[in-house]
Amino acid sequence: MPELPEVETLRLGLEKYLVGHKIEKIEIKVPNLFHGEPKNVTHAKIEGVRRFGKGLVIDLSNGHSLAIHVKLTGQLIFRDASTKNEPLSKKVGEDLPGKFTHVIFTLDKGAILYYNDIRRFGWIKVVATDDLNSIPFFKDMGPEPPVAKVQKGRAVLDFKKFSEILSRANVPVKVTIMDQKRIGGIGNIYANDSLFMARIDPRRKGKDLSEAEKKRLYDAIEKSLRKGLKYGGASELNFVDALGQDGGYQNHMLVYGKKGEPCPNCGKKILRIMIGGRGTFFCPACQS
DNA sequence: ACCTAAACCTGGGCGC
DNA sequence: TGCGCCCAGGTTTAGG
Repeated sequence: MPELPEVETLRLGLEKYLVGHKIEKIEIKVPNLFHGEPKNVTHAKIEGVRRFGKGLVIDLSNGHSLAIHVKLTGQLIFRDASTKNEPLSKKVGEDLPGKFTHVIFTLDKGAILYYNDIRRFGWIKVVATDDLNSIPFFKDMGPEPPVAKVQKGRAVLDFKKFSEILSRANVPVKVTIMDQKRIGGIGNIYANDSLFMARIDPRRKGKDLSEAEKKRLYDAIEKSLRKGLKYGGASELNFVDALGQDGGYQNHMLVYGKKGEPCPNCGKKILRIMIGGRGTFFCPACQS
């Protein structure tokens, strides 16, 4: 779902369309997902959009920022004066606003930013721009793979760090690479596909991998994240970009969601097991 | 300190 | 038809 490639795709669109707009009004229909003072956001100008792992930060001219996590089903959709009558997205909220539109930002020049979220797992927090670390999610995030712009002050995951992280991990390697405190940005889709690409059994413990296997996995993670970015993210659930458009990676996934289908490499059936409480797809013949 | 599993929430798919 | 059940997964939290 929204993992690094999806959130970066969203960020690119938001940066393109939001920067320069002023926020004139906020309507909060579901208070539970909005934290902080709305008054610290209104009348401010949007200056930039940053991404940290799967987290987004919209920076404002008044020293405050909107820190946002869309979790599984959150969407941020931009409409301007000429597109404001278009449906929000094919998947959620055909109406304007839709049943799942929980926050509406009215911008200047007739533009609008909608926050939709079917499952309401996501959050929007108003925070001082220089105090992002007051949010544990940002404070505790591990280094992220260098496949898109890594923000100032954030560590980049190079191979040496990656190798050290795996060497300490006494849990299945899939759990380790998905742990945002250890590595930022990888979720279930790209974890499954990266492990398949690297031909590593997701159940193995990180500390048991050889240096050569770790290198294969490091390279595979970069490759699958870049592939996700190239296709504009995966939209098999509710992900859409800043204009409400689907990504394309769901048509290029290697093993994720393919239980019972033939392995793209050897033709044997893809298995599905649970690891760390999450569905895990792999080829029992190719991944050892 | 480290690890596991449940909780959060709701649409969609399945069996009956 | 439609009801009940289970499943999906990013993060947090509670418990071992």
